[in-house]
Amino acid sequence: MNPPPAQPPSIDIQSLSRSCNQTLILSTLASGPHHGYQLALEIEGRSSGAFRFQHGTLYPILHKLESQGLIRGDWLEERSRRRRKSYRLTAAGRQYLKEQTAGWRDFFDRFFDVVEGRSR
Amino acid sequence: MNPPPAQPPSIDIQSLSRSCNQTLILSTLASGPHHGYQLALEIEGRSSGAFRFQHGTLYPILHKLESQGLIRGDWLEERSRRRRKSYRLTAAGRQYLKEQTAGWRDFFDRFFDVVEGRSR
DNA sequence: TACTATATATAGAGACGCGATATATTGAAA
DNA sequence: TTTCAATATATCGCGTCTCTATATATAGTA
Repeated sequence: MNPPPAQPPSIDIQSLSRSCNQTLILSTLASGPHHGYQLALEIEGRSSGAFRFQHGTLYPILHKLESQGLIRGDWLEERSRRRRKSYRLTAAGRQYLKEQTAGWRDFFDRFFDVVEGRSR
Repeated sequence: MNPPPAQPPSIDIQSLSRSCNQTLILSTLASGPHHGYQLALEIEGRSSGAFRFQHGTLYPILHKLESQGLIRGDWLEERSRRRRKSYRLTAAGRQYLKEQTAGWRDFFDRFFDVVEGRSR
């Protein structure tokens, strides 16, 4: 009999921070288009200040998500307003968000199994 | 009336990976002394292979935890055996583990509040 | 006029996990 | 007897990522 195959980690520990940031952003975009600055405010508000995005963190992530085709940004042209870029989820982004969310659920289950000794 | 003070994040997103690894190790040591190699095997087994420690990850973390006084390592001298270093939790480590575990619970709650839109 | 909030962008610094590599012993298989 | 795998610890360098700081620009308010 073969041993059960080892389960690959649902979320790569190496990229926990990146995945966390991406998932927070994508899930906020799931409720409708936002521009960058607005995303940071919304996430901060929704988490009662627990999750805060520095600008140097936020914009590179948005650029990367866009280059990966997970979100799409369009410049809004409004007079008497600083130009803003409105981001929205693509179909691929919506699918990716779904997978990431499931991955985080799985990660937490396994994590607390180990930490709280439920698997002993 | 003042707005409620923004809650600082329970677990720093920047150091999610580090905190995750530390907490997995400390919680395993809470059940008794282990040496490094044994820790990796135990955590891998307890998580059905989800959490795996590469050597280049494990040993630097152990050294750091020891230098911070959260764990203490003692060389075991046994003839006819490769030398092993047995680690155990210090009182400070036990306290730190408690805080980290609570922090992760809190992080988990807030994270899914945002991701699943419970705070909207 | 000056400051704050809005709004986006990037360069540089520091931290950290991982793969590769090194060293050493023991026991089992060929 | 030789070779291989498992046990056991350690470190270097690479790539990646977040943060701080800085730059730029506009609108509204004190």
